[in-house]
Amino acid sequence: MEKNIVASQIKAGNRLIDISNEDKILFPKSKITKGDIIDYYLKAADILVPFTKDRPLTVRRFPNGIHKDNFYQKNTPEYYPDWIDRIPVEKSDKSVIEYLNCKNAATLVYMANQACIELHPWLSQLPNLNNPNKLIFDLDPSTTNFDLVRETALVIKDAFEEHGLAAFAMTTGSTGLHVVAPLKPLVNFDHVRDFAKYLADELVSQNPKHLTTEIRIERRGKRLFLDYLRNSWSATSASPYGVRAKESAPVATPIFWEEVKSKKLTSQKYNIKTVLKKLESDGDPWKNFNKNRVKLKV
DNA sequence: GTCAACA
DNA sequence: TGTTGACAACGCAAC
DNA sequence: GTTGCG
Ligand SMILES: [Mn+2]
Ligand SMILES: [Mn+2]
Repeated sequence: MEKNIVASQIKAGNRLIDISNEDKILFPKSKITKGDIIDYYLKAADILVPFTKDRPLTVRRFPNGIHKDNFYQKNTPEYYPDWIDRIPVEKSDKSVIEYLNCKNAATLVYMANQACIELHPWLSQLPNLNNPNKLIFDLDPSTTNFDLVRETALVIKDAFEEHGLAAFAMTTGSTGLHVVAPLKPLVNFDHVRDFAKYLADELVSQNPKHLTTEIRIERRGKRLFLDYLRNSWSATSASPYGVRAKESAPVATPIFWEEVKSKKLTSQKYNIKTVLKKLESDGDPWKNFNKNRVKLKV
């Protein structure tokens, strides 16, 4: 008797994507399979793809599950299909990285089948790769004190608004939060990063006991790290609606500021089983993200 | 996860 | 035809 | 020039 090895296929957009090993368990404790991740990304594509389209994308792949060897992938292998779009970017040594452009549901599903769990896009977008069109304050706690993260996010929201920036909040699905401001892509990464560092240092000076911009973990102590370095050339950060490689498959989730005020909030509050239901029932907290792009003033 | 090299 | 091994990141800041 | 970091 011949074994049935006919690969299954999934329709994404107007393409049929070959799927392999959909029952392979990638999250052993929570028993989540590669098929579950593919299914999530297919359903999330409409809300997710606008955050990855036309941005160089680094992906993090876990072919043998989240507790086994994994790797970041920047270059897109030659053997990926022609219809997968690439964004060439010159490195400092003049060699070129062919970054993936995750511009449609088919690409997202193809990558999910590659055991790609995490998505880390750039902060800039074609045709302005040199100039970020968002600014991110990445809040990385050194302890489990999430109240400090929430309260600091609210302080940053006020600071952004004092500088004419709109502020949007997101759980990262790991330990912290992001506060994000949409920008017009008018100035380069160094400029935006310098502004972020200036503002971060300002906040640290107002609360030096609990906040820090120290890069060395050892020097942070128990303070909350204000990671302004996300706003650097070629730096990436977790994509909205992207899955994190942690048990239960938490999802980086745009949230309302009212949620940030709640003690019940955690970084991993939403996951692949809950995030799209939340979006459906509560609406899109970042609905106006693209309507609030402003020029950064120093 | 995929491919090239090899038994 | 089946198995094995190689391969899949990099820029910035601190030291 | 190397190491730590995300
Ligand atoms: Mn973070
Ligand atoms: Mn960080």
